[in-house]
Amino acid sequence: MSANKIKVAALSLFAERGYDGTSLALIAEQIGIKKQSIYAHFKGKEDLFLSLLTETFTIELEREEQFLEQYYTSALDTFLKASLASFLSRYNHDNRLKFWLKNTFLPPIHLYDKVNRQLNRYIHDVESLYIKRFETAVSKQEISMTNPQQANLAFSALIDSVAVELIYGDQQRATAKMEASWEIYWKGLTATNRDFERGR
Amino acid sequence: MSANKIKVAALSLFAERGYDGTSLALIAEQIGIKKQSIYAHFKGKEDLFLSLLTETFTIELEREEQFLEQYYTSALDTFLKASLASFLSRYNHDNRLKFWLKNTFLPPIHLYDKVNRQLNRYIHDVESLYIKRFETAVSKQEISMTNPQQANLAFSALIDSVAVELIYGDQQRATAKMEASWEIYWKGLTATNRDFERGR
DNA sequence: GATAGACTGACGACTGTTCGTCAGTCTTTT
DNA sequence: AAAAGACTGACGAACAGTCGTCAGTCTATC
Repeated sequence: MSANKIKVAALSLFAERGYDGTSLALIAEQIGIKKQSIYAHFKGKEDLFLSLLTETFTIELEREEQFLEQYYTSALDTFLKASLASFLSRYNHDNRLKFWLKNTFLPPIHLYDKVNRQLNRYIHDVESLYIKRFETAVSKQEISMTNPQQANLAFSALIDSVAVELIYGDQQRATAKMEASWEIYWKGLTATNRDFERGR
Repeated sequence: MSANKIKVAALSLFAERGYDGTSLALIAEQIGIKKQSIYAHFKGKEDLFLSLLTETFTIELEREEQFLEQYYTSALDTFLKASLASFLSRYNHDNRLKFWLKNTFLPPIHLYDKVNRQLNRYIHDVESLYIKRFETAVSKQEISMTNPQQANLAFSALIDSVAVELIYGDQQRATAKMEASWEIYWKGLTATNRDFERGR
């Protein structure tokens, strides 16, 4: 199926160069067809881009759900650290993450609303997933912090900063920043009963 | 001076639409001239963009230096909170911040190296400034954390996440995230001698 | 104080290129 | 024979950039 080959090439190019920086000719060239042939599979550039975006958010959300299920019985810190590590490793082995990060940051103006609406829905959905885990953490007193919303927001801030650093291209710095932030974050979450948590 | 009017218009358009999404004709239209006239002031699109970028980093670095000087005698938490607040408020009143955030995230491919080199120099310079403040904080025992590098990295992660949220367009969420992260961050920095710090 | 010459910023008209898009045709597979 | 997929050729629109020109303005000379 060459519709798939088009998607793969487009995903990688959009991820690297953004929407405006990627021409259909370049996508076609990448897989050895003519740009006009793309129209046999997609209505146009916009259609190709948006279908990739929708597909990406669907896949990413499913992955998050699966991830949460897999780690649901684990300790909170184990789970969160795994989430961060997964984020970091995915960035290098999967263009999907890079694709949506870059293109939600600077989407083509005429698609701004559509992109933003999909992004916000995704963020909202993922947040609901994580919030649940933080709620059980609060009720089971895994952390001293009593506000699950706050713990979740601050954790998503960790993810954000790793994303920024990854896109800026310094893998080492991304890792260092993640570890530095994580330690302080976790200390902050468990501060009052630190003596119990420290030994984990 | 109309070179300046061009710069102002270009800064705002590049900030909103990125390099590839902004045409010289659009910039010219914005200030009521024809695109050819831009060439009387700049060698071309690339020259205009890069001069804006260089100027922006210079200005931003000077601002950081001035900011640090202004707050050098303040308590660490006062200073850091002011830094975060300044970042948040600048985003809405100054296109410079939006301009460099968006265009370092997804720069035009053919300028990737030049953009990245300038960005990394800026990050490095700002970091050296902040590190100094964290070092005195450690030596004066303002915080319990003994690694100034780590405290600084984690703080810059806070800045990153605010940046992400601002660009995603939700001012309220940016503020909420900042406050949530800040509280946990500060608690993490001061954890062991928390009883002394808490009352501040 | 009038005038000549250099400088400035903006212009219309134009180049070459690339963009997304479409209609029609050939080729391969079933 | 039908259908799908890739092809060729061509399209208007928009792109960055270049040319020669011209109306002002500033400056220096007489």
